[in-house]
Amino acid sequence: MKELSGKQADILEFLRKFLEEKDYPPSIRDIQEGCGISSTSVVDYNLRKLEEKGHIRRDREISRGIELLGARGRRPRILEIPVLGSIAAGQPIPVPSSERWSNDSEETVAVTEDMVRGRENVFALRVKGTSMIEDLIDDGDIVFLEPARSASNGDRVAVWLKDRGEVTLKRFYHEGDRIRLQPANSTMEPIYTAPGNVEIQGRFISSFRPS
Amino acid sequence: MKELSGKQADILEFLRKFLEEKDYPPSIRDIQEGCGISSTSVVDYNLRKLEEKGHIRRDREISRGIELLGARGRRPRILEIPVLGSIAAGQPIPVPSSERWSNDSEETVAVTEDMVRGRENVFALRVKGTSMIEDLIDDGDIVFLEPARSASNGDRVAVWLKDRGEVTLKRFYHEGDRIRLQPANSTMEPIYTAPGNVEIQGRFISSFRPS
DNA sequence: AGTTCGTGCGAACATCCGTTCGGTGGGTGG
DNA sequence: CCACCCACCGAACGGATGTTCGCACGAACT
Repeated sequence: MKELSGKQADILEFLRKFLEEKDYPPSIRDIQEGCGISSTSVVDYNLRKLEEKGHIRRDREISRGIELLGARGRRPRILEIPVLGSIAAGQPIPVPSSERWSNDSEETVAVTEDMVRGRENVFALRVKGTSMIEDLIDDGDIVFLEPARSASNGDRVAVWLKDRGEVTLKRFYHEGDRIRLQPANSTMEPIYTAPGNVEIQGRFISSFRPS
Repeated sequence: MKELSGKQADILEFLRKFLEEKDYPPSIRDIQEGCGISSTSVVDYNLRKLEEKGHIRRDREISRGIELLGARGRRPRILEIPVLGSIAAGQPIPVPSSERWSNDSEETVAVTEDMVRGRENVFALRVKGTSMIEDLIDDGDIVFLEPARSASNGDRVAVWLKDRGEVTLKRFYHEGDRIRLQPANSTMEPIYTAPGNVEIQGRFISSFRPS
Protein backbone atom coordinates (compact mmCIF):
# COMPACT_ATOMS: atom_id res chain seq x y z
CA MET A 1 0.00 0.00 0.00
CA LYS A 2 1.46 3.31 -1.12
CA GLU A 3 2.10 6.19 1.20
CA LEU A 4 -0.67 8.76 1.24
CA SER A 5 -0.23 12.49 1.05
CA GLY A 6 -1.08 14.90 3.82
CA LYS A 7 -4.29 15.92 2.17
CA GLN A 8 -5.34 12.33 1.72
CA ALA A 9 -4.64 11.55 5.36
CA ASP A 10 -6.71 14.60 6.29
CA ILE A 11 -9.62 13.39 4.23
CA LEU A 12 -9.43 9.93 5.69
CA GLU A 13 -9.39 11.32 9.19
CA PHE A 14 -12.30 13.59 8.39
CA LEU A 15 -14.22 10.66 7.02
CA ARG A 16 -13.81 8.74 10.25
CA LYS A 17 -14.84 11.70 12.39
CA PHE A 18 -17.83 12.46 10.23
CA LEU A 19 -19.05 8.90 10.23
CA GLU A 20 -18.56 8.64 13.95
CA GLU A 21 -20.67 11.72 14.50
CA LYS A 22 -23.41 11.53 11.94
CA ASP A 23 -23.58 7.88 11.03
CA TYR A 24 -23.73 8.66 7.34
CA PRO A 25 -20.91 9.57 4.99
CA PRO A 26 -20.08 13.17 4.08
CA SER A 27 -20.74 14.62 0.66
CA ILE A 28 -17.82 15.79 -1.40
CA ARG A 29 -18.59 19.35 -0.44
CA ASP A 30 -18.71 18.39 3.22
CA ILE A 31 -15.19 17.10 2.84
CA GLN A 32 -14.19 20.18 0.97
CA GLU A 33 -15.23 22.46 3.80
CA GLY A 34 -14.15 20.15 6.54
CA CYS A 35 -10.63 19.85 5.21
CA GLY A 36 -10.29 23.37 3.89
CA ILE A 37 -9.91 22.34 0.28
CA SER A 38 -10.61 24.90 -2.39
CA SER A 39 -12.37 22.81 -4.99
CA THR A 40 -14.65 19.83 -5.14
CA SER A 41 -12.59 18.44 -7.97
CA VAL A 42 -9.59 18.21 -5.70
CA VAL A 43 -11.64 16.21 -3.27
CA ASP A 44 -12.76 13.97 -6.08
CA TYR A 45 -9.19 13.59 -7.24
CA ASN A 46 -7.93 12.54 -3.86
CA LEU A 47 -10.92 10.33 -3.26
CA ARG A 48 -9.98 8.45 -6.39
CA LYS A 49 -6.48 8.09 -5.08
CA LEU A 50 -7.77 6.78 -1.80
CA GLU A 51 -9.90 4.30 -3.64
CA GLU A 52 -6.95 3.11 -5.70
CA LYS A 53 -5.00 2.61 -2.53
CA GLY A 54 -7.79 0.57 -1.06
CA HIS A 55 -8.80 2.80 1.82
CA ILE A 56 -12.33 3.47 0.67
CA ARG A 57 -14.90 2.21 -1.77
CA ARG A 58 -17.05 4.54 -3.82
CA ASP A 59 -20.39 4.08 -5.46
CA ARG A 60 -20.34 6.33 -8.48
CA GLU A 61 -23.13 8.74 -9.20
CA ILE A 62 -24.50 8.25 -5.77
CA SER A 63 -24.46 11.01 -3.22
CA ARG A 64 -22.39 10.18 -0.17
CA GLY A 65 -21.56 6.85 -1.76
CA ILE A 66 -18.38 6.44 0.21
CA GLU A 67 -17.68 3.38 2.24
CA LEU A 68 -14.77 3.37 4.64
CA LEU A 69 -12.77 0.19 4.40
CA GLY A 70 -10.47 -1.35 6.95
CA ALA A 71 -10.79 -2.05 10.62
CA ARG A 72 -12.29 1.24 11.69
CA GLY A 73 -14.81 1.52 8.94
CA ARG A 74 -16.02 -1.97 8.39
CA ARG A 75 -18.34 -2.45 11.25
CA PRO A 76 -17.98 -5.88 12.79
CA ARG A 77 -21.15 -7.85 13.22
CA ILE A 78 -22.44 -6.85 16.56
CA LEU A 79 -24.92 -8.99 18.36
CA GLU A 80 -27.01 -7.69 21.17
CA ILE A 81 -27.22 -10.60 23.51
CA PRO A 82 -30.07 -10.31 25.98
CA VAL A 83 -29.07 -10.92 29.56
CA LEU A 84 -32.14 -12.72 30.69
CA GLY A 85 -31.32 -12.79 34.34
CA SER A 86 -29.22 -14.54 36.87
CA ILE A 87 -28.68 -18.21 37.28
CA ALA A 88 -27.82 -20.57 40.12
CA ALA A 89 -29.36 -18.17 42.59
CA GLY A 90 -32.59 -20.08 42.41
CA GLN A 91 -34.49 -17.63 40.30
CA PRO A 92 -36.56 -18.91 37.44
CA ILE A 93 -35.70 -17.35 34.12
CA PRO A 94 -38.00 -16.81 31.20
CA VAL A 95 -37.57 -19.27 28.38
CA PRO A 96 -35.89 -17.63 25.44
CA SER A 97 -36.38 -20.14 22.67
CA SER A 98 -39.51 -19.37 20.73
CA GLU A 99 -40.25 -16.16 22.56
CA ARG A 100 -39.97 -12.90 20.73
CA TRP A 101 -37.80 -10.82 22.98
CA SER A 102 -38.39 -7.86 20.75
CA ASN A 103 -39.51 -5.23 23.19
CA ASP A 104 -36.72 -5.99 25.58
CA SER A 105 -36.27 -3.20 27.96
CA GLU A 106 -34.11 -5.80 29.62
CA GLU A 107 -30.38 -5.54 29.83
CA THR A 108 -28.32 -6.58 26.87
CA VAL A 109 -24.66 -7.16 26.27
CA ALA A 110 -23.15 -6.35 22.91
CA VAL A 111 -20.55 -8.77 21.68
CA THR A 112 -18.86 -9.45 18.43
CA GLU A 113 -19.81 -12.58 16.64
CA ASP A 114 -16.48 -14.28 17.26
CA MET A 115 -17.71 -14.84 20.76
CA VAL A 116 -20.64 -16.95 19.75
CA ARG A 117 -19.30 -18.35 16.49
CA GLY A 118 -22.33 -18.14 14.34
CA ARG A 119 -24.74 -19.67 16.75
CA GLU A 120 -28.34 -18.58 16.71
CA ASN A 121 -30.49 -17.05 19.42
CA VAL A 122 -27.71 -16.93 21.92
CA PHE A 123 -28.64 -15.53 25.28
CA ALA A 124 -26.68 -14.68 28.37
CA LEU A 125 -27.03 -15.13 32.08
CA ARG A 126 -25.24 -13.58 34.98
CA VAL A 127 -23.78 -16.21 37.28
CA LYS A 128 -24.59 -15.98 40.94
CA GLY A 129 -22.65 -18.15 43.33
CA THR A 130 -19.70 -20.40 42.94
CA SER A 131 -21.28 -23.72 42.15
CA MET A 132 -19.27 -24.00 38.95
CA ILE A 133 -16.05 -22.61 40.33
CA GLU A 134 -14.01 -25.63 39.36
CA ASP A 135 -15.12 -25.21 35.79
CA LEU A 136 -13.61 -21.76 36.06
CA ILE A 137 -16.95 -20.05 36.15
CA ASP A 138 -17.05 -17.59 38.99
CA ASP A 139 -19.64 -15.50 40.71
CA GLY A 140 -20.32 -12.47 38.55
CA ASP A 141 -19.28 -14.05 35.29
CA ILE A 142 -21.51 -13.75 32.29
CA VAL A 143 -22.15 -17.00 30.49
CA PHE A 144 -23.36 -17.26 26.93
CA LEU A 145 -25.75 -20.07 26.13
CA GLU A 146 -27.41 -21.36 23.01
CA PRO A 147 -30.93 -22.70 23.20
CA ALA A 148 -31.01 -26.48 23.44
CA ARG A 149 -33.50 -29.08 24.53
CA SER A 150 -31.03 -31.91 24.91
CA ALA A 151 -27.48 -32.43 26.07
CA SER A 152 -24.70 -34.96 26.06
CA ASN A 153 -23.01 -36.23 29.16
CA GLY A 154 -20.65 -33.66 30.56
CA ASP A 155 -22.25 -30.69 28.85
CA ARG A 156 -22.67 -27.62 30.92
CA VAL A 157 -26.32 -26.73 30.66
CA ALA A 158 -28.88 -24.44 32.17
CA VAL A 159 -31.70 -26.66 33.33
CA TRP A 160 -35.08 -25.94 34.77
CA LEU A 161 -36.01 -28.13 37.67
CA LYS A 162 -39.75 -28.40 37.53
CA ASP A 163 -40.31 -29.46 41.11
CA ARG A 164 -38.22 -26.62 42.48
CA GLY A 165 -39.32 -24.13 39.89
CA GLU A 166 -35.83 -22.85 39.42
CA VAL A 167 -33.02 -22.80 36.91
CA THR A 168 -29.45 -23.76 37.58
CA LEU A 169 -26.20 -24.16 35.69
CA LYS A 170 -24.68 -27.58 36.07
CA ARG A 171 -22.88 -30.35 34.26
CA PHE A 172 -25.31 -32.80 32.84
CA TYR A 173 -25.07 -36.60 33.13
CA HIS A 174 -27.66 -39.12 32.09
CA GLU A 175 -27.19 -42.15 34.34
CA GLY A 176 -29.58 -45.00 33.65
CA ASP A 177 -33.02 -43.81 34.61
CA ARG A 178 -31.98 -40.70 36.40
CA ILE A 179 -30.24 -37.44 35.69
CA ARG A 180 -27.24 -36.24 37.64
CA LEU A 181 -26.68 -32.52 37.73
CA GLN A 182 -23.14 -32.07 38.89
CA PRO A 183 -21.89 -28.80 40.29
CA ALA A 184 -18.24 -28.10 39.69
CA ASN A 185 -17.62 -27.41 43.32
CA SER A 186 -16.44 -30.16 45.59
CA THR A 187 -18.23 -28.66 48.57
CA MET A 188 -21.55 -29.09 46.86
CA GLU A 189 -23.56 -32.23 46.24
CA PRO A 190 -24.91 -33.28 42.88
CA ILE A 191 -28.62 -33.18 42.26
CA TYR A 192 -30.24 -36.45 41.28
CA THR A 193 -33.58 -36.29 39.66
CA ALA A 194 -35.87 -37.97 37.17
CA PRO A 195 -35.55 -37.14 33.47
CA GLY A 196 -39.12 -35.88 33.48
CA ASN A 197 -38.29 -33.27 36.05
CA VAL A 198 -35.59 -31.48 34.09
CA GLU A 199 -36.04 -29.24 31.14
CA ILE A 200 -32.89 -28.15 29.44
CA GLN A 201 -32.87 -24.45 28.63
CA GLY A 202 -29.51 -23.90 27.02
CA ARG A 203 -26.04 -25.17 26.44
CA PHE A 204 -22.91 -23.36 27.57
CA ILE A 205 -20.92 -21.68 24.84
CA SER A 206 -18.48 -19.29 26.40
CA SER A 207 -18.01 -16.98 29.31
CA PHE A 208 -16.76 -13.55 30.08
CA ARG A 209 -15.46 -12.23 33.35
CA PRO A 210 -15.93 -8.49 33.72
CA SER A 211 -13.36 -6.50 35.61
CA MET B 1 -43.98 4.20 21.69
CA LYS B 2 -46.88 3.98 19.26
CA GLU B 3 -47.48 1.05 17.04
CA LEU B 4 -46.17 1.51 13.54
CA SER B 5 -48.02 0.73 10.37
CA GLY B 6 -47.05 -2.00 7.93
CA LYS B 7 -45.46 0.46 5.56
CA GLN B 8 -43.47 2.01 8.33
CA ALA B 9 -42.21 -1.37 9.48
CA ASP B 10 -41.24 -2.12 5.89
CA ILE B 11 -39.26 1.06 5.64
CA LEU B 12 -37.50 0.41 8.91
CA GLU B 13 -36.59 -3.07 7.81
CA PHE B 14 -35.37 -1.78 4.47
CA LEU B 15 -33.25 0.80 6.25
CA ARG B 16 -31.51 -1.89 8.27
CA LYS B 17 -30.87 -4.07 5.26
CA PHE B 18 -29.59 -1.21 3.18
CA LEU B 19 -27.26 0.02 5.86
CA GLU B 20 -25.99 -3.45 6.46
CA GLU B 21 -25.16 -3.85 2.81
CA LYS B 22 -23.91 -0.48 1.67
CA ASP B 23 -22.80 1.17 4.87
CA TYR B 24 -24.52 4.40 3.94
CA PRO B 25 -28.19 5.30 4.24
CA PRO B 26 -30.60 5.04 1.31
CA SER B 27 -32.04 8.05 -0.43
CA ILE B 28 -35.76 8.60 -0.32
CA ARG B 29 -36.05 7.23 -3.83
CA ASP B 30 -34.06 4.16 -2.85
CA ILE B 31 -36.63 3.53 -0.16
CA GLN B 32 -39.43 4.19 -2.59
CA GLU B 33 -38.23 1.51 -4.98
CA GLY B 34 -37.09 -0.87 -2.30
CA CYS B 35 -40.45 -0.87 -0.55
CA GLY B 36 -42.63 -0.56 -3.63
CA ILE B 37 -44.07 2.80 -2.70
CA SER B 38 -45.60 4.90 -5.40
CA SER B 39 -44.44 8.36 -4.41
CA THR B 40 -41.49 9.96 -2.71
CA SER B 41 -43.85 12.08 -0.69
CA VAL B 42 -45.28 8.98 0.92
CA VAL B 43 -41.81 7.96 1.94
CA ASP B 44 -41.23 11.41 3.35
CA TYR B 45 -44.51 11.26 5.19
CA ASN B 46 -43.74 7.93 6.82
CA LEU B 47 -40.20 8.96 7.55
CA ARG B 48 -41.57 11.87 9.53
CA LYS B 49 -43.78 9.48 11.42
CA LEU B 50 -40.83 7.25 12.17
CA GLU B 51 -38.92 10.24 13.41
CA GLU B 52 -41.78 11.29 15.66
CA LYS B 53 -41.89 7.82 17.09
CA GLY B 54 -38.19 7.93 17.78
CA HIS B 55 -36.98 5.22 15.45
CA ILE B 56 -34.79 7.39 13.29
CA ARG B 57 -33.23 10.81 13.22
CA ARG B 58 -33.21 12.95 10.09
CA ASP B 59 -30.98 15.75 9.00
CA ARG B 60 -33.14 17.95 6.87
CA GLU B 61 -32.08 19.10 3.45
CA ILE B 62 -29.28 16.60 3.45
CA SER B 63 -29.26 13.69 1.09
CA ARG B 64 -29.36 10.35 2.85
CA GLY B 65 -29.49 12.23 6.13
CA ILE B 66 -31.11 9.37 7.97
CA GLU B 67 -29.70 7.93 11.14
CA LEU B 68 -31.08 4.72 12.49
CA LEU B 69 -31.67 4.90 16.21
CA GLY B 70 -32.06 2.13 18.71
CA ALA B 71 -30.08 -0.99 19.41
CA ARG B 72 -29.55 -2.16 15.85
CA GLY B 73 -28.69 1.19 14.40
CA ARG B 74 -26.72 2.93 17.04
CA ARG B 75 -23.39 1.31 16.68
CA PRO B 76 -21.86 0.52 20.02
CA ARG B 77 -18.34 1.69 20.48
CA ILE B 78 -16.26 -1.09 19.13
CA LEU B 79 -12.67 -1.40 20.09
CA GLU B 80 -10.26 -3.45 18.09
CA ILE B 81 -8.03 -4.91 20.71
CA PRO B 82 -4.75 -6.16 19.34
CA VAL B 83 -3.84 -9.65 20.43
CA LEU B 84 -0.15 -9.16 20.82
CA GLY B 85 0.71 -12.77 21.33
CA SER B 86 0.69 -15.47 23.89
CA ILE B 87 1.75 -15.31 27.46
CA ALA B 88 3.08 -17.70 30.09
CA ALA B 89 4.48 -19.89 27.38
CA GLY B 90 7.79 -18.16 27.75
CA GLN B 91 7.61 -16.08 24.63
CA PRO B 92 8.64 -12.45 24.82
CA ILE B 93 5.94 -10.09 23.63
CA PRO B 94 6.42 -6.69 22.09
CA VAL B 95 5.77 -3.78 24.38
CA PRO B 96 2.52 -2.07 23.49
CA SER B 97 2.72 1.14 25.49
CA SER B 98 4.20 3.90 23.37
CA GLU B 99 4.39 1.89 20.22
CA ARG B 100 2.15 2.81 17.35
CA TRP B 101 0.51 -0.44 16.41
CA SER B 102 -1.03 1.24 13.42
CA ASN B 103 -0.08 -1.10 10.63
CA ASP B 104 -1.17 -4.11 12.56
CA SER B 105 -1.48 -7.05 10.30
CA GLU B 106 -1.55 -8.81 13.65
CA GLU B 107 -4.63 -10.46 14.99
CA THR B 108 -7.21 -8.34 16.71
CA VAL B 109 -10.27 -9.04 18.76
CA ALA B 110 -13.21 -6.71 18.56
CA VAL B 111 -15.00 -6.07 21.81
CA THR B 112 -17.52 -3.60 23.06
CA GLU B 113 -16.34 -1.01 25.44
CA ASP B 114 -18.20 -2.47 28.40
CA MET B 115 -15.51 -5.07 28.50
CA VAL B 116 -12.72 -2.65 29.17
CA ARG B 117 -14.71 0.10 30.90
CA GLY B 118 -13.16 3.13 29.33
CA ARG B 119 -9.58 2.12 29.81
CA GLU B 120 -7.02 3.29 27.30
CA ASN B 121 -4.68 1.31 25.09
CA VAL B 122 -5.98 -2.00 26.22
CA PHE B 123 -4.31 -4.99 24.65
CA ALA B 124 -4.93 -8.69 24.81
CA LEU B 125 -2.93 -11.84 25.18
CA ARG B 126 -3.78 -15.43 24.61
CA VAL B 127 -3.03 -17.52 27.66
CA LYS B 128 -0.91 -20.60 27.23
CA GLY B 129 -0.70 -23.05 30.08
CA THR B 130 -2.48 -23.35 33.35
CA SER B 131 -0.27 -21.38 35.69
CA MET B 132 -3.20 -19.16 36.68
CA ILE B 133 -5.78 -21.89 36.81
CA GLU B 134 -6.78 -21.16 40.38
CA ASP B 135 -7.51 -17.59 39.43
CA LEU B 136 -9.92 -19.08 36.94
CA ILE B 137 -7.75 -18.27 33.98
CA ASP B 138 -7.38 -21.30 31.80
CA ASP B 139 -5.28 -22.31 28.86
CA GLY B 140 -6.75 -20.72 25.76
CA ASP B 141 -8.40 -17.83 27.55
CA ILE B 142 -7.94 -14.35 26.24
CA VAL B 143 -6.95 -11.82 28.88
CA PHE B 144 -7.35 -8.09 28.51
CA LEU B 145 -4.68 -5.90 30.03
CA GLU B 146 -4.15 -2.21 30.41
CA PRO B 147 -0.66 -0.79 30.15
CA ALA B 148 0.89 -0.24 33.57
CA ARG B 149 4.36 0.22 34.95
CA SER B 150 3.52 -0.48 38.55
CA ALA B 151 1.26 -2.75 40.51
CA SER B 152 -0.12 -3.27 43.99
CA ASN B 153 0.28 -6.45 45.93
CA GLY B 154 -2.03 -9.12 44.62
CA ASP B 155 -2.54 -7.57 41.21
CA ARG B 156 -2.43 -9.90 38.30
CA VAL B 157 0.15 -8.48 35.97
CA ALA B 158 2.07 -9.34 32.87
CA VAL B 159 5.72 -8.90 33.74
CA TRP B 160 8.84 -9.06 31.72
CA LEU B 161 11.64 -10.92 33.40
CA LYS B 162 14.79 -9.33 32.07
CA ASP B 163 17.15 -12.15 32.89
CA ARG B 164 14.96 -14.74 31.24
CA GLY B 165 13.86 -12.47 28.44
CA GLU B 166 10.29 -13.62 28.74
CA VAL B 167 6.89 -12.41 29.77
CA THR B 168 4.57 -14.16 32.16
CA LEU B 169 1.23 -13.59 33.83
CA LYS B 170 1.38 -13.82 37.60
CA ARG B 171 0.14 -12.31 40.80
CA PHE B 172 2.47 -9.60 41.98
CA TYR B 173 3.78 -9.20 45.53
CA HIS B 174 6.42 -6.78 46.70
CA GLU B 175 8.11 -8.37 49.72
CA GLY B 176 10.83 -6.29 51.27
CA ASP B 177 13.65 -6.11 48.78
CA ARG B 178 12.40 -8.75 46.45
CA ILE B 179 9.48 -9.43 44.21
CA ARG B 180 7.38 -12.54 44.42
CA LEU B 181 5.55 -13.59 41.29
CA GLN B 182 2.96 -16.05 42.38
CA PRO B 183 1.30 -18.44 39.99
CA ALA B 184 -2.22 -19.38 40.86
CA ASN B 185 -1.46 -23.05 40.60
CA SER B 186 -0.48 -25.00 43.65
CA THR B 187 1.72 -27.32 41.64
CA MET B 188 3.92 -24.45 40.57
CA GLU B 189 6.47 -22.52 42.57
CA PRO B 190 6.56 -18.75 42.86
CA ILE B 191 9.34 -16.83 41.20
CA TYR B 192 11.47 -14.68 43.47
CA THR B 193 13.51 -11.99 41.88
CA ALA B 194 14.94 -8.51 42.37
CA PRO B 195 12.80 -5.46 41.64
CA GLY B 196 15.29 -4.38 39.01
CA ASN B 197 14.74 -7.56 37.06
CA VAL B 198 11.03 -7.16 36.51
CA GLU B 199 9.34 -4.77 34.20
CA ILE B 200 5.59 -4.62 34.48
CA GLN B 201 3.87 -4.63 31.12
CA GLY B 202 0.23 -4.55 31.96
CA ARG B 203 -2.43 -5.08 34.56
CA PHE B 204 -5.21 -7.62 34.25
CA ILE B 205 -8.64 -6.21 33.47
CA SER B 206 -10.87 -9.00 32.35
CA SER B 207 -10.89 -12.28 30.55
CA PHE B 208 -12.87 -14.12 27.98
CA ARG B 209 -13.07 -17.85 27.42
CA PRO B 210 -13.91 -18.76 23.84
CA SER B 211 -15.97 -21.81 23.20
C1' DA C 1 -74.43 14.75 4.99
C1' DG C 2 -70.54 17.25 6.59
C1' DT C 3 -66.11 17.37 8.94
C1' DT C 4 -61.80 15.84 10.34
C1' DC C 5 -57.85 13.02 10.22
C1' DG C 6 -54.65 9.66 8.62
C1' DT C 7 -52.63 8.00 4.54
C1' DG C 8 -51.48 7.89 -0.20
C1' DC C 9 -50.59 9.94 -4.89
C1' DG C 10 -48.25 12.65 -8.67
C1' DA C 11 -45.91 16.46 -10.21
C1' DA C 12 -43.08 20.31 -9.89
C1' DC C 13 -39.33 22.94 -7.67
C1' DA C 14 -35.08 24.20 -5.68
C1' DT C 15 -31.14 22.59 -4.18
C1' DC C 16 -27.64 19.21 -3.30
C1' DC C 17 -24.02 16.86 -5.19
C1' DG C 18 -20.98 13.96 -8.28
C1' DT C 19 -18.65 14.69 -12.49
C1' DT C 20 -16.17 16.87 -16.10
C1' DC C 21 -13.28 20.09 -18.42
C1' DG C 22 -10.02 23.64 -19.40
C1' DG C 23 -6.36 25.71 -17.18
C1' DT C 24 -2.24 26.62 -13.77
C1' DG C 25 2.15 25.75 -11.50
C1' DG C 26 5.85 22.98 -9.81
C1' DG C 27 8.92 19.26 -10.27
C1' DT C 28 11.60 15.89 -13.14
C1' DG C 29 13.95 13.94 -16.96
C1' DG C 30 15.43 14.20 -21.65
C1' DC D 1 13.76 24.54 -23.21
C1' DC D 2 10.18 21.17 -23.82
C1' DA D 3 7.45 17.31 -22.55
C1' DC D 4 5.29 15.05 -19.11
C1' DC D 5 3.19 14.01 -14.76
C1' DC D 6 1.18 15.19 -10.44
C1' DA D 7 -1.58 18.04 -7.61
C1' DC D 8 -4.64 21.67 -7.67
C1' DC D 9 -8.13 25.24 -9.03
C1' DG D 10 -12.68 27.30 -10.61
C1' DA D 11 -16.68 26.90 -13.04
C1' DA D 12 -20.30 24.76 -15.15
C1' DC D 13 -23.39 20.73 -16.36
C1' DG D 14 -26.72 17.53 -15.37
C1' DG D 15 -28.49 14.12 -12.68
C1' DA D 16 -29.82 12.92 -7.89
C1' DT D 17 -32.47 14.09 -4.06
C1' DG D 18 -35.27 16.36 -0.29
C1' DT D 19 -39.30 19.18 -0.07
C1' DT D 20 -43.72 21.08 -1.05
C1' DC D 21 -48.40 21.48 -2.77
C1' DG D 22 -52.81 20.29 -4.45
C1' DC D 23 -55.72 16.48 -4.59
C1' DA D 24 -58.08 11.99 -3.44
C1' DC D 25 -59.98 8.27 -0.76
C1' DG D 26 -61.70 5.91 3.26
C1' DA D 27 -62.65 5.58 8.21
C1' DA D 28 -64.38 7.61 12.35
C1' DC D 29 -67.13 10.87 14.46
C1' DT D 30 -70.89 14.69 14.91
